[in-house]
Amino acid sequence: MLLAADTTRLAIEAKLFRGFGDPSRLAILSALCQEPLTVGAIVGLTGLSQPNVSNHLSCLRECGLVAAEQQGRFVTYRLSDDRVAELITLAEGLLADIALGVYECTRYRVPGDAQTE
Amino acid sequence: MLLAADTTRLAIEAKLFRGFGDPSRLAILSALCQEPLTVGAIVGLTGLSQPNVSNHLSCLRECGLVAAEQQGRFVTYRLSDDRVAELITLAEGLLADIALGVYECTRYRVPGDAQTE
DNA sequence: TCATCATATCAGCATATGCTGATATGATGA
DNA sequence: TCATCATATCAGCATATGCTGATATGATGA
Repeated sequence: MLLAADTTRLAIEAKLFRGFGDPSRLAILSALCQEPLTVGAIVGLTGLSQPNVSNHLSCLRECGLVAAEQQGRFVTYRLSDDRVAELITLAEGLLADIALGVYECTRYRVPGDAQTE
Repeated sequence: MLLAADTTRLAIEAKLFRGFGDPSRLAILSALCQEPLTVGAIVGLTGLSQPNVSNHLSCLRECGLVAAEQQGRFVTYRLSDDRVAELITLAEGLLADIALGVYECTRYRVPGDAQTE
């Protein structure tokens, strides 16, 4: 059995991964891999609504994945650590090799359809 | 704006991250970082219910994060790629430095409580 | 052949999550 | 001081997700 301490650690680490585990948030993080950006710039790049972007940014900032800096009326966000970009790069490499499997996950699964494998 | 191809790629990659983004699944993956395990062994190690473990394993297998091998009545699961373990290790390192932030995320947020920061 | 065992699957549920439209906040320049 | 602009926050909703208890599946040894 796992110790309680491990359970807590795993819960926190899962939360960290979940920061990356949404298409909108991952789009934001990917954009920030290039350069720091204002909220407006992220809205423009991703095509997400402004409240949606702000919500995700709050979430990402609380989890420590991004950092914010206010500059006048603008707020510029950047990745808080190089390892955030590294995680994305590593996942992309992994994905390249197992892409077929994940792609299958994205298909609609008709119940009774033996399309698996 | 993001191209449609990027949107698809991000959606698939987010799905990959989501495989890690649940405490139960991460506990399973962490256990498999040590050695391949049968479903029963995973149930014993994690304390999760057997149906729950089987469900998560199906999910992880579909996404290509783990591979299964039937041996008699037993099914042994293992990580499908070394990078799965690498991602977990990298995230743990990152977590060590931003732990405070993520920890804050785990607290109950009383509405109106200005506990942030 | 049949009881047993390991695993997979299922329906149903409670809860978490992501989004939208509306609005609040707070900084700026006139 | 006030209109404007960038961003944050909010309520409400539709949907996704994770779990449980029950049951199905399929392999094994007697």
